[in-house]
Amino acid sequence: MKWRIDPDLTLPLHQQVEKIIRTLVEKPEYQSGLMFPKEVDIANELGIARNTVRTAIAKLVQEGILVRKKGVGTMVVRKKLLTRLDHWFSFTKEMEEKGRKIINYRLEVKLVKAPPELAEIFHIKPDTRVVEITRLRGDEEKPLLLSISWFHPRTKVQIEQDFTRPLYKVLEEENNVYVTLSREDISAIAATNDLAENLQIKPGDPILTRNRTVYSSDGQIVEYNQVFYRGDGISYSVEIGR
Amino acid sequence: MKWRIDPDLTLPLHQQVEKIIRTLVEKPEYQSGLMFPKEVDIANELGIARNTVRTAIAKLVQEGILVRKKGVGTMVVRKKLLTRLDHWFSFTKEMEEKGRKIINYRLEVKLVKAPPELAEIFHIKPDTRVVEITRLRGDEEKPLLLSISWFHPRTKVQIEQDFTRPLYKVLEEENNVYVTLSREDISAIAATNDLAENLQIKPGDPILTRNRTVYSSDGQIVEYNQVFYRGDGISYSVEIGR
DNA sequence: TCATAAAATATGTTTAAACATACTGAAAAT
DNA sequence: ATTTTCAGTATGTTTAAACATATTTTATGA
Repeated sequence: MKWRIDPDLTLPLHQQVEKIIRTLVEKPEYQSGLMFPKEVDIANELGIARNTVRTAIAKLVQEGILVRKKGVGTMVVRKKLLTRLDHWFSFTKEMEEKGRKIINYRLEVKLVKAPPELAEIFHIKPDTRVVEITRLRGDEEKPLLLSISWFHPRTKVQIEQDFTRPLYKVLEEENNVYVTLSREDISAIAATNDLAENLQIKPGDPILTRNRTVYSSDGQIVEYNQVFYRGDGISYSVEIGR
Repeated sequence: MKWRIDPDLTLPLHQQVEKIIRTLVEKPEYQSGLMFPKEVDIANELGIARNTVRTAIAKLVQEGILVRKKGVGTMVVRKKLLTRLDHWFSFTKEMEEKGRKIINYRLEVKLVKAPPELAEIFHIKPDTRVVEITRLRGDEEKPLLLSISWFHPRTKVQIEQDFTRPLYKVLEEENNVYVTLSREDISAIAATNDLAENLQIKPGDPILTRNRTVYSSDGQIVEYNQVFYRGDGISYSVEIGR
């Protein structure tokens, strides 16, 4: 084979192996059911311990990308199952996949005093200033969602930053924040006057709301996000692994 | 301390440790921020290798129950954050946590011919007979949700089975089906006459619907489930890891 | 031929040990 | 008083090796 590990690199071996496997997995052979190389072989090939390969594989198994069976071997889970995984954080991507053009009807970034409920969620003192982003987005025809985000002061998000790019990329590249987990609360409500006006529907029409708390890799709260979807315009897809 | 491992038990050590930690984690001391025992101590205490303890802890970290920091230690993630983890498959559990008693207003199990849309989802011939379960559930006051499930013929679900128990347990224990992944589609709609009657609301009232396709560990479709939640009565929570 | 037993396979479990690295806090130097 | 240095602490990384167990394949015997 052709992959190698780089002993000089600071990145831990098992993470390098993880990366290698992630690209390997994409190969069509494996997508169509070919048995994945056995861990002993991979270890020998790369000249590292079997155990190290195991930790890498374990991670991928955890993510549902690989499946293993004692005495049999390792297989790649069919790609179909994996679509949309990894996409939950990007509305833009989701819409683009459906072939719809996204229009930002409004994008507002401002510094506001945290209301009590938000302060409680963020574990900060009320009236602490936080960055608030309001987005009204949709397709050519009509607005589809109203989104309001607040960022924890810890993230050091600034109002000058460019929020037209995908949010998680901005956070990673500019703020060194790595988003890993989101906890969400979804419910259906009737549109208030304010919401109805924004989303160009009638008051009382069904609206899908999603309250999302986003956590970084170290378990700390990054963002609190509230979205109101037009009930007719969109359906929200999630994918959950046990 | 007082916990022990049982060397005779067939259960692997690290799984036993995992169990021990799971109960440990519940202790109020740890809920309120006390540092978790260090892995070396746990290993010594139980008389097993540090590595074994590590694999157990790693699992819990993965689940977001523990957080570790190099040079510092291990901490339990605040309980509040954990509610509902792992519970997406059990409505009963979710409600019980809120201290509400669940009432089954209706439970219907019957064999029906698969309508075309379902046949398409299941990749089976239309009119193939499938088991359909209809549930109308709620609390003492009112029905909160109407759920309709269909099971793929492959699962060999029989109408005689006891569906009053948690569904995923029935599938595991009686049908040898291990549910691992679900793909969901959530949207808000206005209640139809039929739905309004069932859920005791007015036609046009907001309803949260969820279409869920449930997959087993080998990636095959197990169940297709449609749920209609009263918009006022409930909010639906999910948790998504990247 | 067919069922059964044995061997080969591949992952799963567990231990032990050495070294790396991030963080904390105390001691030393400025 | 403040910064710098250094030792201590707890987790992170990696290796090596032995044995366990589930599965498949091969060989064996009725």
